[in-house]
Amino acid sequence: MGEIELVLKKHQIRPTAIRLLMYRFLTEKNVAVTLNDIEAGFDKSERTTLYRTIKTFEKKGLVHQIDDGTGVAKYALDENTLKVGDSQDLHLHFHCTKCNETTCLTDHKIPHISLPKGFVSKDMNLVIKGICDKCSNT
Amino acid sequence: MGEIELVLKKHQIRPTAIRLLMYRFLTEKNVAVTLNDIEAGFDKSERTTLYRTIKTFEKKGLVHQIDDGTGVAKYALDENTLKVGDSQDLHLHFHCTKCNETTCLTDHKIPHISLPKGFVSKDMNLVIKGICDKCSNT
DNA sequence: GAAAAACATGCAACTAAAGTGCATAATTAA
DNA sequence: TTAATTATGCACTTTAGTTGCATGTTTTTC
Ligand SMILES: [Mn+2]
Ligand SMILES: [Mn+2]
Ligand SMILES: [Zn+2]
Ligand SMILES: [Zn+2]
Repeated sequence: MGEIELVLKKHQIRPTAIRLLMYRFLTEKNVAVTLNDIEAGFDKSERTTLYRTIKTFEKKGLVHQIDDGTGVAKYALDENTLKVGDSQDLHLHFHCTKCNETTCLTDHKIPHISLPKGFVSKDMNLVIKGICDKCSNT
Repeated sequence: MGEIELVLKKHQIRPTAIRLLMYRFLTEKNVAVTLNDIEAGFDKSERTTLYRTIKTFEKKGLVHQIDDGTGVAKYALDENTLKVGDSQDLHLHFHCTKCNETTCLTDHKIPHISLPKGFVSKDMNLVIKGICDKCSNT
């Protein structure tokens, strides 16, 4: 049994063909991908199935959705897909306005923010927009 | 000439009837509003015109768009609509997952974030999700 | 003040992404 | 092996955002 298969099983995801392929696809990318990216990465592809697959991954804690402000949802593998349970990273995301790529800066956690009285924080999303390393080194 | 009329003119926006109404509508709200909210706030309303109006306001630096992760754009008046010129606030936004309201926390600026080498920051968006003061005091 | 130019509005139509319903296929449980 | 569950494929719907174009209104020019 392959390693990917084990990862999926650990997350209670039945390792079907498409799921194995999508997981591999995600590991090969080091930036967040849209559903369109995923769709383009497969010859034989059924949009709905890919959609439901990535949503399954999300629900089971294998990937996290990123809203970088472009209006289309992006997805990236969680940092530690080997460990189960949400280890809520709350790292920040960088969106390059030149190449349109969005990167997980997993080493950069969102700093603590003090809120006005009565406000209770449950989750955070910090997106920094600018020029990425690849695009600035040209 | 009314005060609102002057504010619009200062921002190089021709003070038409709808624009005056929308500006007043925005000042009366203390939370960010969607285009649907705006539309619902007017008896006689043409969605496209309201859309173009809010976009004009945005372009002219009267309102800023907020992406709180719900998938629908929200808008709120800039802090100092009396001053012209983008005084890029970069304050944080709070989205209440209970009442779905999004609030500008204009006093809470986004802290400085250090980025990896090569990454250049141009803009930031920090949204905190949780329970707002109104919803937690019940 | 009349004509021309610029800008605003209303209506229809389009786009893109997200999501649902349902039939069929495949897998797992009984 | 049968029944139950889950996955997949296809069509279709929903919603937000956006554009094209004709008409209305305001501003500029002469
Ligand atoms: Mn990430
Ligand atoms: Mn704001
Ligand atoms: Zn880039
Ligand atoms: Zn609330």
